[in-house]
Amino acid sequence: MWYNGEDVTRRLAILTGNERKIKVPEPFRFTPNLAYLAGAANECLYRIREGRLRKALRLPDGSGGQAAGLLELRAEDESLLALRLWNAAGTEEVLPEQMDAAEAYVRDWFDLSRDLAPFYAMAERDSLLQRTIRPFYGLRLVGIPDLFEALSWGIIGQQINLAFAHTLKRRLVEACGEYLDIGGERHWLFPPAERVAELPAAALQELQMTGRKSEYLIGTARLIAEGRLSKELLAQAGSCAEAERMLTGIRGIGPWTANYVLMRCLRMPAAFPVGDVGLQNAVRQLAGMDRKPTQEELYRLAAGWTGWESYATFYLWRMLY
DNA sequence: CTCCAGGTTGCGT
DNA sequence: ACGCAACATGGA
Repeated sequence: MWYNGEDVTRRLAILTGNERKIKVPEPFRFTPNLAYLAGAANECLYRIREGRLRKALRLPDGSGGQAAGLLELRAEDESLLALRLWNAAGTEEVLPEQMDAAEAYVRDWFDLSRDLAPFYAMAERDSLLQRTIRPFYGLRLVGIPDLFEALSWGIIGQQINLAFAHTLKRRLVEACGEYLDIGGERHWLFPPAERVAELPAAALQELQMTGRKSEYLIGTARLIAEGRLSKELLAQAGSCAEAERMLTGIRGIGPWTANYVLMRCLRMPAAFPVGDVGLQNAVRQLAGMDRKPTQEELYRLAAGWTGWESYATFYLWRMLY
């Protein structure tokens, strides 16, 4: 019987230097996770081809600094992930600690250390959720491990449709200009907060963001660059509600964005973006309503989701997108 | 043309 | 406390 953990990884490690395998315990399937990522047309931060997922990452350089690398993830079978890494020059010389960092990123990205069995047990008995878990069996809450990226994506996505949000993100990423050219393809990195912190609001407005949104992004970038906001700081919060208060105290971050980030970056299982239009539409559809549910109705339907609100939301979203 | 998009702020009752 | 316009753009 396999379980996640260091010993399993070590036992299965292939000693070719830049390759490693990760056995993921049930319930997990690579396919629905890849399908989720593939569903985002116009996504600029990863590339999927022939079942292979590639993404540029920032990694430790072995002497306290950072170096970019290219990660490739594919499934040997549905629950055995094969991870490969290339350095910025596109060759296979990578440090063991870079392999460790890449593996940690993958474990975080796909929430691999979560035991999903209790969620499925709960969902089986829930009139709405029971119809979401079979079509997406093995889907994890795909995360956004970098806090600044998660906050930016939340802020960018406020109020606009997802297609346009992707366009704006791409413009921001390309305007900041950090990428890896490997194998004839360009792999973009999300800009660090320090880079966005020094931009004038006008630079973001040129990308067709609202003036407000530009200020929100830059203000948030500054907080992170100054070390006044971090993943560690949010993780230290005593509860999801307290972390939410820390975030909503920031201009431009309301309850939706706060919960979205706590869900996709901090991985707080009880994070719940109730105000989300997509969630409301999914519930409307599944419950056969002729209008979107009110917040009160949503809370009532979600009464049994306690501790799994984030997963419930993610699975409900999948019914729409 | 109108309405709605993975909302939030700031001002007016 | 609560309602509501403004915000930039694109797709239905």
